[in-house]
Amino acid sequence: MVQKKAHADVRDRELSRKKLIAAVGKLLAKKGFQAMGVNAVAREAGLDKVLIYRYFGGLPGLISAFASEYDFWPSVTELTGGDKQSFLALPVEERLATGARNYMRSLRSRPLTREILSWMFLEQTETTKDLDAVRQRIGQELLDLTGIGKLDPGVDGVALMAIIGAATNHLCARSGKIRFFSGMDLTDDKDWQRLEDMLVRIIRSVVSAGENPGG
Amino acid sequence: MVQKKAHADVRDRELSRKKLIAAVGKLLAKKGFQAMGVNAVAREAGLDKVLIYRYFGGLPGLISAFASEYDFWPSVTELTGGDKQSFLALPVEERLATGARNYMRSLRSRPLTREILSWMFLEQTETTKDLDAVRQRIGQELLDLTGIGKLDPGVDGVALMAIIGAATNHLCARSGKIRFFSGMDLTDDKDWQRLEDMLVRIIRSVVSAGENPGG
DNA sequence: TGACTATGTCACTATTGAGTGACATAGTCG
DNA sequence: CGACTATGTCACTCAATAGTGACATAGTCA
Repeated sequence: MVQKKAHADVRDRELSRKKLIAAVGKLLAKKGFQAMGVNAVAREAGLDKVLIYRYFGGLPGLISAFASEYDFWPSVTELTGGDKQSFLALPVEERLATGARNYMRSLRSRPLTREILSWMFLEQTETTKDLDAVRQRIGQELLDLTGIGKLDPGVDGVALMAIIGAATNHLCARSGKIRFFSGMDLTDDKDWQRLEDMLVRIIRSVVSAGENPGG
Repeated sequence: MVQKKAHADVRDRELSRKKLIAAVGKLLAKKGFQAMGVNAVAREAGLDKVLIYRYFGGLPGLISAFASEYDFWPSVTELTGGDKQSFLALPVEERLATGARNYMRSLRSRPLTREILSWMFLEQTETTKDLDAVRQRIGQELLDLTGIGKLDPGVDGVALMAIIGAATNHLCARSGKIRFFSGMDLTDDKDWQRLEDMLVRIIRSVVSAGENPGG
């Protein structure tokens, strides 16, 4: 007996919309962004692809809807560790370190975000542009909270955090594809701990070296 | 008058092989790895796609041939700055800093390598695996030359260089796709200088902090 | 020159993709 | 119940892809 798409018993626009949006997530998790297409999504949702055009105007619209519903990026709250008061009580370099550490942990726990991240390396579409704008905004918000501007002027805090963020993105994105990177086992939590420790150490060293340039 | 693929006047297997290999590079530069396919490559080469199967066994074989011919990765010589003697005369942290700086510069000057790098984020194929193995080998060779093992045992040099390498890869790979990353303008040489300075500073700070843990 | 093979082209199949128009029916309102 | 619309399915077009078999001819050697 062949598995066949039967006529639906019920007709519910909202339900179908939700099914399609969910299908994007499922497909992303199963096959990555590369397999994304109207045919594949419709198949995954068990619905007809025409609905993608009717309800979302096409695949980009559907993906946008998915993006605005899924919590791709860690929130500022997540990055500060939840308790804003005690976060703000920390010295600047410890705020940066906390943010960096939490960003890495958050990204590690978000496989779909990592998939999107990988995709953004390759293609710049309206969708990835939107997603990236959100990421940039959150990053800016975090940097403002850390008071990075109050660092010693001899320390280029923006460049420092760009490097930290880039490294984290790269390591997390690749962790789904390869095992070893530059001597680190990206499947091993112990090695991730080492990377995390090093991120923190880098921030502390650079900032304190800026404060005491004489050594 | 329609531009049409005419029968070739000469028949030269080696020349055709070279044309096909060159076409891979051209296509990569023009459209990226995503557009890679037998049809596209053959069109670019002005030859028939059958030859790809006959001479290379298929697209992966052709790409391998391309990979082994093109100098994707900076050589160790390039990373050490050419003069091995004076490189080895430097203190360990300066060797690391030099290697990191030269790696960033080399990657910035290799658009095709950046394209491949982006692609490797997304897909793990035999080809990308081969290329990555070479990268890992060169990286290891460089690390051996720097004598990273002779760092203060309190400093996790492998983790440090993994982060530096990851950041460089990410920033260079994305520089072809987006303009701004985390407050840095990836089209502006001045900002690249800031990033380079920060890489060097990170290495110096972390290493010297390891040597003088008391501050 | 004639015969053979390597080289290159063409034509075809089969699959997959995006996108559209026609149709069927569930749900709803009178 | 009858009519209308929203919802969903189907059937198609058009383009592009990977791969293969048949054919044409340039180059070469006897």
